[in-house]
Amino acid sequence: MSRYEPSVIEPKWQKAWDEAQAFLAKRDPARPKYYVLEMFPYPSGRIHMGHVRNYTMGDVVSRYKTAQGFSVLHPMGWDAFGMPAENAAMERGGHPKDWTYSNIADMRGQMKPLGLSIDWTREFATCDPEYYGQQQAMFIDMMEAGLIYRKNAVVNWDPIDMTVLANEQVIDGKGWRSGAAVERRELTQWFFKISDYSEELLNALDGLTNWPEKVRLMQANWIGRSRGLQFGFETVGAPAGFDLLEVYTTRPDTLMGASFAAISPDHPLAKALEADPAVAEFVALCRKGGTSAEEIETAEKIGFDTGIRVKHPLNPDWELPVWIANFILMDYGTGAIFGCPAHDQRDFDFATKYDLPIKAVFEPNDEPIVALTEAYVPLKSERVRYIRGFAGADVQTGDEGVATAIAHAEAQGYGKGVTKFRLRDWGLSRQRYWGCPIPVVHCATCGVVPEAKENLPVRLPDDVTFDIPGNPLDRHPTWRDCTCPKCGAEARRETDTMDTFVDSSWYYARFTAPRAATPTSAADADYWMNVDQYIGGIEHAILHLLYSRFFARAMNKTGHLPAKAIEPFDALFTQGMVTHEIYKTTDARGRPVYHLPEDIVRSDAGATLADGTAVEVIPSAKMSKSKKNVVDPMNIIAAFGADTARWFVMSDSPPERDVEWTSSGAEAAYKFLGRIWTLCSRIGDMPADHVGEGDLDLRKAMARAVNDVTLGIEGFAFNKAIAKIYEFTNTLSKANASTATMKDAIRTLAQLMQPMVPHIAESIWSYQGGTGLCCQAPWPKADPALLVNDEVILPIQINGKRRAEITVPRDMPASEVEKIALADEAVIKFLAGQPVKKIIVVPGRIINVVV
RNA sequence: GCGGGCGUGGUGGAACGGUAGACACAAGCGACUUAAAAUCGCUAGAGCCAAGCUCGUGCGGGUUCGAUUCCCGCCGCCCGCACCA
Repeated sequence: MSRYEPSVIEPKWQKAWDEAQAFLAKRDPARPKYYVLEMFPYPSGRIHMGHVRNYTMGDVVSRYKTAQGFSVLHPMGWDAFGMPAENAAMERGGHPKDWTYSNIADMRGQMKPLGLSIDWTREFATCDPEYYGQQQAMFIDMMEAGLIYRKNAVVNWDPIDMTVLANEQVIDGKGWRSGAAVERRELTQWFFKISDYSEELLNALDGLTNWPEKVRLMQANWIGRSRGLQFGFETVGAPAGFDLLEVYTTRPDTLMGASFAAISPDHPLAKALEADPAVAEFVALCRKGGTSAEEIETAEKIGFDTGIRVKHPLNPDWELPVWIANFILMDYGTGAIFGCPAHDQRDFDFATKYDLPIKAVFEPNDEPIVALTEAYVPLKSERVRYIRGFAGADVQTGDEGVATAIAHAEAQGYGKGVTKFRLRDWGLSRQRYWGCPIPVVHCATCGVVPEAKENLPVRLPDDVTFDIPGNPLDRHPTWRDCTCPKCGAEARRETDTMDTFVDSSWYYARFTAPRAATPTSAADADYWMNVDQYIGGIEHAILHLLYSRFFARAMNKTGHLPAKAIEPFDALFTQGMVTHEIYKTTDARGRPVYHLPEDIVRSDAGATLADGTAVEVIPSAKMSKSKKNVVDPMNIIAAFGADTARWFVMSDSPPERDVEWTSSGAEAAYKFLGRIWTLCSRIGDMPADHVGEGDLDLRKAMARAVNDVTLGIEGFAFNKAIAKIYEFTNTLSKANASTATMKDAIRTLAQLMQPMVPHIAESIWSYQGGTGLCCQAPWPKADPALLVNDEVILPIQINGKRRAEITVPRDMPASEVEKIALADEAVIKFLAGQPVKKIIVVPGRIINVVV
């Protein structure tokens, strides 16, 4: 066997897999299917280590399941619409389409050398008209099914560029290019009625038992079901039509602590008051800055007293002032609240600032409050003493207080208990070119009309320029002007395109029949759905995954997915990031300067540049170009091969946690593969008739390795599976067993490694006489008889501290074990005659003697 | 600001509530070599000279015979916050 040369063996085996069509997914009713999917990449043009890690994980699962006899679907595609393509067109000319497809070609070229077991015949990009045309067809079906509607919503408006900005393009309240102060402006927008499914999307989380608990919790909190009281405040001095101010509260038990009412600057009442220049000025002030909740909630709380008063529902003589406040969101509840400063920190801050009364409604059950320096907000499950209660017992929990307050309001008729959700409808309109056109036309007589299905896809026009900010579709007369599909009159096309979350909300379904003339094909969807294992970043825990869950339901309602697929992802795994140290120095003006890893010299004294300048090392940061801590997988593959890159990203950290890329770790991975290669060569050179006495021990170690690696892969503990492979390799290299057993052992080792390092595994497999391709060989099974040990070592604790250990037969009864333990010399010494109070024997585990 | 998560040797990490530190990196020592690299072998949480003992899983409490693991409070870092993908 020659030297280990990844650059020779890797292309060779990739070609062999291609020729064998090893990864072509086929509907095979005779076999159980397995659908493994990684979140598809945005085609930035370069793959990074995060991709390598993500796709290697999926590949391990895919190859393992293939070896287990499943008919596996493991596809790949491109989330290809979105802003970066337009930004590139603006910055360096060219067309988003050319930029995107050329990036896709580049990235595909970088991914193929990784040796992933992907069925590339199913590849597509969301910007292919064949894909987005099907999306338009579903949009029309969903429109007709009542799942889509239009309403006004606020956007970030850049008054200089005259364009809508994404939240990430608003920096410190200013447009990223123009630097203009961003304003909130209302536009008519398209929405999916995801709120129709709030309850169901929440309840169905309980069934997603193979999802991480944290993701289910995050989604549940995002959907945010709350039970509260809605009631109308009778107003005094309000404009006509505003006799009642509807408010919603989840803490009606604090009604007697109310000191003001507050409305959102976007509330209809605020709008009605804008005739007053002072109100208009204040509302304009509130509208400054971006639309993101983060920005709104971290902004300084400001308010404006409208002069309007409302009557307290429990005492009409008690009047509260109505304020407009910037932290009240129009999207949640009714856009109006009553403030109870004593038991809500935001209200407390507001009341302190504007000198409004702060009256406690309840106090801790055991100690009265002397003075409130901050809001007192106990858990609702905690029992408190009501000093300004009006319903229920004096001492009750917050939950009970809320329930009795609602009952009181309903009995007296001033309000009713309602359930509300935090989840808002999904706004899908984007005022941008590079997205899926919304397939409707606006007709003067017929109104908003869906495009006829035979006219789909509504293609994006190619002749557009990006020299002026704004949406080129808006200023493209020959595209924009069209005829009404209903009456034939002149009409205008909708120029908004769809949010890219729409594209990624159904690609998993399209992969089951990527060339079908309809969005999905029933037979394929029925065979392949659901995704058995979905893998992606935790950053998608809420939006992408929630939208996909909704979209699957909407597709089911419109006949595009079977009912069994309304929860499209049976199991979810969220992997961590790949990080790297950052190397930083400071220039003469005190600004940070970052350095590439290859420019750093490490020594005992620390890190320096080549000229000896000391470098600050910032550990474990997300790889980013601006910090220059990016490791290009292509360089690693060129230097060490794909197997080394794959092995390293799988070996060093548990997959759900971040992994820090280190060059020493990568070198170590390469050395290990070289060691395996040498070992294989040595075993290959053994005389066929060599007999060793270590056969049984080696077979036991082999069974243990098969068992542990299998459990590791099954449990997504790839780092542990790899540790077991190291252990078994160490055992094998030291073993003195017969040639046949040694060969058997290294073939098994190759199989166990195959999901992670498939190329070297194939070389070992074929060199040692394995049949066919290693990636198509059935997964090894551990002989259960070889897994059990006749004796176990039991540590003995005295008062919880380990003091001795004994070796006993595996099946020895606890009473016998006790006797042996108490007779142990070290135990006797430690007990020193003290009486034994209790002795705990955990069979096969531990003995604890309590004195 | 709100929601979620994470925190273990010099480093990455392992440990059904049951021997803390498997496996690996870096380090040190040794073998081979004229020498270096590569390779192979050994050592290694900290402290006390040591057999051994004490301390030790971000910090402070609690539950338990026993806590890295469960509960409460803090600190630090990371992710998300609806137009980034």
